[in-house]
Amino acid sequence: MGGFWLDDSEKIVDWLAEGTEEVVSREALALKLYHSKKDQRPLIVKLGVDPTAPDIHLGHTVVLEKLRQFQELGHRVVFLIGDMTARIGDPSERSTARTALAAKDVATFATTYVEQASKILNPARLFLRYNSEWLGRLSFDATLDLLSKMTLARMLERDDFAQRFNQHVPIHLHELIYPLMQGYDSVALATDVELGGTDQRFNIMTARHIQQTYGQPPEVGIFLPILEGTDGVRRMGKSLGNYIGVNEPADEMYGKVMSIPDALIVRWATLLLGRSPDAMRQRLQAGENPRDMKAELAHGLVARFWSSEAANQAEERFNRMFREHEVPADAPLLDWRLPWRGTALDLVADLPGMPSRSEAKRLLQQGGVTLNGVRLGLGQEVEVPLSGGWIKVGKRRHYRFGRHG
RNA sequence: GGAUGGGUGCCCGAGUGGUUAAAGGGGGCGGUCUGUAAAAUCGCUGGCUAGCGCCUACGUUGGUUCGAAUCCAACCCCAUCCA
Repeated sequence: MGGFWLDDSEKIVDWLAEGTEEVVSREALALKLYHSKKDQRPLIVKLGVDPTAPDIHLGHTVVLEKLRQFQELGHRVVFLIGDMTARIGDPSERSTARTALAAKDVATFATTYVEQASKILNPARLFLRYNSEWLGRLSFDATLDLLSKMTLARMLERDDFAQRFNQHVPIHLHELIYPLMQGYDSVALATDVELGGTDQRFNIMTARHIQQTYGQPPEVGIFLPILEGTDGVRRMGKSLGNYIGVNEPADEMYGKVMSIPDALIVRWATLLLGRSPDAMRQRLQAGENPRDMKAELAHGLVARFWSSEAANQAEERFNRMFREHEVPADAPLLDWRLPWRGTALDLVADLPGMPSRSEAKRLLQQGGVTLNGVRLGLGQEVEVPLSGGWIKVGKRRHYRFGRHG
């Protein structure tokens, strides 16, 4: 194998493999890199993107960061927008007709997505493709041909399918086809490298197989670890409500990072900021307060996605709010006509974002509302004087009363 | 096509005529504690009402009944086995 590694390709492969869960395979990658260099032909590096979840969150950035490395090497990074595959949607909601995504919505999605991805990648060197381009044109003949490349037994090897099957959870046929569609995408793009989370293992492996049946060399699969969400248990995901979007305001981002369980600190610092896990663990062992290390992580992330000034400010506000229990200076200002008089219930129920009066009532009954530091009771008559004031609802929600500047 | 078992609140899941806005768990929210978090602990968790209370809700639509998530009918959907 000695002569296999040509010039600096081993170093490059190492660099690309860093932080990944697995590369299938390193040798194939080295070979592709070699030919790419020799023929002056950039590799086509694909990332499948589902156009149903418009917010890029920290979990996605692990993969995007890896793509950036390919960009740096001059390769061709393609976002494959799965506008056709997205139609598969969630089969559990039966009667509701699965409306195809309007072309307009897809376009809006793509714009937002690229805009958010630009926090990491160079947008000028990003290529967008839509799989409806080819899947939408696939004839029934060609579809049958594609279907003939796979067997049911192979499909049921997929853990997700196997589990659902065993637990008698319905699997619809079009879901079964999903990996084939994704594989066909790789064929259509003549993909050299495909990136994905470890959950994409089956799909990417299938894609490799499909490519070969169409006479293409199989793509290299690069699998990245899946980031846990703010709950510290489940993977980060929009539907699980445990995510931090890259576009979230700095304060919000900082606060959410501070809310993660301590056990997650090392992992996040490693995956998101490229810190050395050993060094982090040592510091913890040496008795450093996890709180401070978390603050460092939060600061680092805000600095990365916004700016270090924003990070400083967010940190300052956070400390003022939680450590010193002060009201953040930038709490939303309510332009109510002052003085305001009425019951506490009316006051709370009219705050923005309050879902119902019943909810407001509950908050008051449980002592979750303070006006200028004084806890409010349910039926209490209150007055917000002309000079304004501030109200706190629950742990985090603050509002100010006063005149707009 | 046949047989059987199912479809309950954000999720899982109990409930087989009134005492059920519906046990229990999870999640979420609020209080206490704290390091911001976790853990612990107490409470809340459909809407409207200051409150009495009223309204809406247990796949869909009808029916029986003083009264239905619970009984009946048709329909839709899911799973298992058989074809």
